[in-house]
Amino acid sequence: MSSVASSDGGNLGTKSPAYLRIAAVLADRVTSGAYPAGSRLPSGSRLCDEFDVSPMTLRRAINLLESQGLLSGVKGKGTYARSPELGDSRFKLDSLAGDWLDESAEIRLLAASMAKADEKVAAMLRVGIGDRVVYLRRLVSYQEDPVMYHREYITYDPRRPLVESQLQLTSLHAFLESGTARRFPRGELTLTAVSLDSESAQALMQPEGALALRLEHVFQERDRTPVSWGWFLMRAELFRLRAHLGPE
Amino acid sequence: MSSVASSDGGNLGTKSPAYLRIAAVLADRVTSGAYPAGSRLPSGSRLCDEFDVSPMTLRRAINLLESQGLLSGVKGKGTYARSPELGDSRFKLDSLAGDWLDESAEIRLLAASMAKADEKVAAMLRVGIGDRVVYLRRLVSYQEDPVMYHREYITYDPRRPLVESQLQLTSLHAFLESGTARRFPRGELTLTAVSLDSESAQALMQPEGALALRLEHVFQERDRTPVSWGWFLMRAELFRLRAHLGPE
DNA sequence: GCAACCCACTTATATAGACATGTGTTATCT
DNA sequence: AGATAACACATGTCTATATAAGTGGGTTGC
Repeated sequence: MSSVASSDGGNLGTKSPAYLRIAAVLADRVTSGAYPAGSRLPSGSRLCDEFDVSPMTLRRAINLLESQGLLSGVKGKGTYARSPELGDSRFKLDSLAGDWLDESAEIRLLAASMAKADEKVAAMLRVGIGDRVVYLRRLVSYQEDPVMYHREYITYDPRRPLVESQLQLTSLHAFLESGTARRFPRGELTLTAVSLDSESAQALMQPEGALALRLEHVFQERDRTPVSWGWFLMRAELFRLRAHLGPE
Repeated sequence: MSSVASSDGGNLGTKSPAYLRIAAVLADRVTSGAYPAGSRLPSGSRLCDEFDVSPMTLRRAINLLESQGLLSGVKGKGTYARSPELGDSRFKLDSLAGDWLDESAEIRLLAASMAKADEKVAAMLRVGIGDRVVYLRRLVSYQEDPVMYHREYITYDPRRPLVESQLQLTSLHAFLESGTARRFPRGELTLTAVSLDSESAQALMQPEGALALRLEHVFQERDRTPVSWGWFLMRAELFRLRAHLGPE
């Protein structure tokens, strides 16, 4: 009763498409408790009547809210309200130096060599132990200031001389945009908190044991065979992750 | 030319809806370079002809890929292929102890008191400096094992005795599902790497200075006025974040 | 009692067209 | 030449209807 007052935090009032308007209204009903979490919403046809739109338009609104985790439909039964959990949050990596890292960041190649895959490398790249792999170490600097230290193992394929093209990458943008090779990026990322070993600490000009974020990556071919395994050690105070909970 | 071979990593071959089939084909063309990043796709009507579907079905496929960052449409001009960047990745918080934290996690209230807002608290909760706020400290244990230490400041509103209901929360599930109050969760999350101060270290039974992830949260009312500010200190070795790059 | 069947209602997918709106080119008028 | 109008074509929204497919209740027939 009483103070519902439409709210309308963003200005979806007048000129936005119907499916967004409806999605906003439904989201509001879920978050306000008008449709309590776990309860069944009115059926599609009833909502069509209420909002005076065609089924497809309502469907679009519902699909949108389903993708946001606010609703969940069960065919033949109904559409149910859901309360998103903390674990649903998706974090976005955020550089304190502006919009992730822009073009002014520079990559310097510290070392490039051939190495024999040890047990760990062999497992990650799915090659045999002792097989030859390329081992790279890079330093990413932001404004003359080292911010990330990068180690990477790449499968060695004499037919595809990917090393040369990669060694010349000095723009971070080009590097990040293209994954590790010139191909389309596909891979898995894992992020943890670590403290710097002496080698990385020295490269980053930090005291040994300093805090860092470790962004481990496995880049893959289109058929998902791994091509590259490595990790960035990022000075912890320069990076954070952000997410928000709830609608918009 | 030659070895395109359809691939079809997931089995979208036979029985999946048309819009998914088409989305998969288009995603494949973008990632394989058949539609190079930045280039314009054939127009909607042409693609409708090719796939022999109606405009709405094609639209659904395109909307899906737009939401995945693989395409981007410009009204009146065309639809363009995009190469997702590393910065686009969305990380999901991942507990090493299974599926985020399940019901067996327990919350123990260590301390609850009234406090006067200092400068920082006042700014985060948008109250005046010196205003009364509730100060809570909690310990989350997983299997008799302390894993997260939680500090939280809550705006004090005598009309709404939210404290009592919160103090009784012992199931982590109930806690995380409901944000901090009984209401629908809305808020902002920030995650950084820190090292434990002596108080938190003692609570977590870790050495002082041990690695931790700091999950800071601001929970808000539906009108976005802040209700609660606080942070979890999570033992670093027990949590990580994961993301993947590229389609599915 | 119980299985089989039917029917009403649900979500979900797809269609074929209409319309709105933005962009860029081409032709026309001054 | 330069502004303007007309046009073709693009994306994007919406409708009204059709159909598929899953759920659950009720009836019928044995």
